[in-house]
Amino acid sequence: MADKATRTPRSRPPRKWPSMAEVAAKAGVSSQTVSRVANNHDNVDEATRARVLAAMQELGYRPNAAARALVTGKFGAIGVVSFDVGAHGNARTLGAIADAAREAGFSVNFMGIRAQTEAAVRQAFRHLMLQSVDGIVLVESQMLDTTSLHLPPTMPVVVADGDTGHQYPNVDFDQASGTQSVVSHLLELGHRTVHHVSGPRDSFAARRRAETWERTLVAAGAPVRPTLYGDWTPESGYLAGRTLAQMPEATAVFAANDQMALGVLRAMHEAGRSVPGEISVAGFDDVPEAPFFEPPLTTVHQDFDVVGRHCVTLLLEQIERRGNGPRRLAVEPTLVVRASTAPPPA
Amino acid sequence: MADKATRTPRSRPPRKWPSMAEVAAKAGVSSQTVSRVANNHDNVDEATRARVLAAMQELGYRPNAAARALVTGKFGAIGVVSFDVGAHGNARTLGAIADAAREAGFSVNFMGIRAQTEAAVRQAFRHLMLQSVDGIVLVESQMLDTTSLHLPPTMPVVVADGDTGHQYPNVDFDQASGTQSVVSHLLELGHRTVHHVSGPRDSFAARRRAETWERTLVAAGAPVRPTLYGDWTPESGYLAGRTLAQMPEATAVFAANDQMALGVLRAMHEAGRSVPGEISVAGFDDVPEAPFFEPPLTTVHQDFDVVGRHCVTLLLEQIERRGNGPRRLAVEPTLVVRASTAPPPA
DNA sequence: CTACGTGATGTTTTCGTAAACACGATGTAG
DNA sequence: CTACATCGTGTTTACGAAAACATCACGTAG
Repeated sequence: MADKATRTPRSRPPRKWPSMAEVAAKAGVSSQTVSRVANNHDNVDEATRARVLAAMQELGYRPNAAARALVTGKFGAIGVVSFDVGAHGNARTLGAIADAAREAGFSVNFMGIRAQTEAAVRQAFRHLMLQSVDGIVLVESQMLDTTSLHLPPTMPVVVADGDTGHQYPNVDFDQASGTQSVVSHLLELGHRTVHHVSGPRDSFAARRRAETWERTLVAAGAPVRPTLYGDWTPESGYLAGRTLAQMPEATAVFAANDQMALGVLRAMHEAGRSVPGEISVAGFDDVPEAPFFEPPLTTVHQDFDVVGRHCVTLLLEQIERRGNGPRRLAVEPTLVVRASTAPPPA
Repeated sequence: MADKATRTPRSRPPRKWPSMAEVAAKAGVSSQTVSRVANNHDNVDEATRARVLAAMQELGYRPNAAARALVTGKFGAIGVVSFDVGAHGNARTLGAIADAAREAGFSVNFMGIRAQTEAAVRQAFRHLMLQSVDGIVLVESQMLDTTSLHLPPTMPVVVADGDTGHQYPNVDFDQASGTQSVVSHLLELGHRTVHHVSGPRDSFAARRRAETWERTLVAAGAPVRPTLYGDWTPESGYLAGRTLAQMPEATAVFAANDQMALGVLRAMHEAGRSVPGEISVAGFDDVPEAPFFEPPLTTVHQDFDVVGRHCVTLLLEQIERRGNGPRRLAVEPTLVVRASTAPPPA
């Protein structure tokens, strides 16, 4: 590592911002008074405050976050560990978290992880703790073993859209409810059963959707066909779709997300099986593109903004030690019926 | 604001991490030696280093980033200001920036802006400077007036995918080259001209694409039809598509991004105009879904990962004051021909 | 044998801020 | 008219780490 090499030789003088002391000198007050003005304390004379503000303005003073954090022990930052921001849902969740955090006066320290491995998650956590955050939100990260993260018990954590087999507060969509609504919708249209293209086996959300799909079929007395597995990508949906296209008895498919549903649609087009005439296809997520697929996709709408904001709310509750709120929050998704589902062919 | 109220009453003792002094005491050395071990300096005896490391391990020592930043003047963090992470390209760029930053030992302070206004950008900058970062990457943020940002001249900035009318280093796709390749492709297929569905007028990338579209047509002696404006969303593309569907002479459409192209496709399907039989449609971006559209979309592939990494490279060059690298970096996009484009009907 | 370099370590100082505490001036209640 | 709160402000100190400087033990060249 060139770690030391890049750190040692540099000199600091060129970049220097005015400190409280300099502002204080210019305004003819003590630095403590400047501090009081900076933090909006009310026990400062209006005239004095004005003088200080003027001095700040003139010198272009900016409070030094490091010094403040050092003395207060708070950083005004939350960490977000997220898997694959390329995925629409994760990106939207991150955006919502960032918005909510900013409104609460917190900044967001983002850390993406490529591989869904425990080592990657742990490394991300370590990094965040080095960077010093007041709390951490974990987005769609299946933690294989929470205890091995070696988090200090005092670090507030909220888990979004992930495993619930842990001690931390959790925010997630009600996967069961959403899944049940699509599967029931298809059954009610008259389909004898519904095939499922699942997300990867190590995804908590994918497992929940697959479980609920099966349970709903069983409850309705419908036969359960073998699950096809994808990895959330359109490609994997396409491959599953090619398999399904060769099964004449398949009349309804529930894909675990919209991207895979798109792949299924493509496979059906290529195989000449009309959707929804011969076979119905439904997705999950309701990405912005879904209404414009061919045909427009029936899917389950998820409001990622709500999830993101809830995450911040729960996290701030922990940070500010008013740990009264609910530990688990389930956001209700809603079925959106479009043109890709219809009764089976007679 | 409950600002003061939430800050005043809290006591700090409960959450406390071991400091260097405690580690030093346990290891029987001075805190300076602990510092040397923590920073991997080489002038420490192996036995001593081992003792210190053991003590660190035992106490669960974590360096305090605030204290370090205070004394070094560096924060080990870069800020990213980005517009709408819901958009695929921005999200991907952010992800790449985060990866590259982490590899370089930097963390990423993310700040999303909702409104593409100068005030929003300025506020984001102010916030970031408060949070103290070593440099800033601005992603797809059209700064109306750079000078008004009141950035200290010493703050390193890199602009990605945005306006170039400013003093900062810039990383972007070669919009002209990409656009020219699609438009030429369509003309070479025999289309008399190409219609354009542009992105919003205040987007730099959209303007560049529109300009190049027009220039390419003019250079080829093709007539220039009025531009239709969208806002990057599939909806806006759909609306433009409905207009185009009613123009029998329109045989080729170039949409400024894939989402709008999808909207155009949808409009064509609804109007019963076959793609590419009667009308060809091309996009820009090559989102992962594009190969699975109906029909698979001809588009321009952009490698956002490369852009993100370049951003970090250029930024670190500035931060480390080796300002030798290129000030403008253009990443070459590549035309991807799929099934949505074909020669015009005879 | 001494002077001096070198490597390992300790001591002191500094960074910018906010809390704790101190202080004088003014107001007010008994 | 004194005792005592209150308000505005200054002084001191602590936060944790790292740089600058100091020290000490050794080894070696002159």
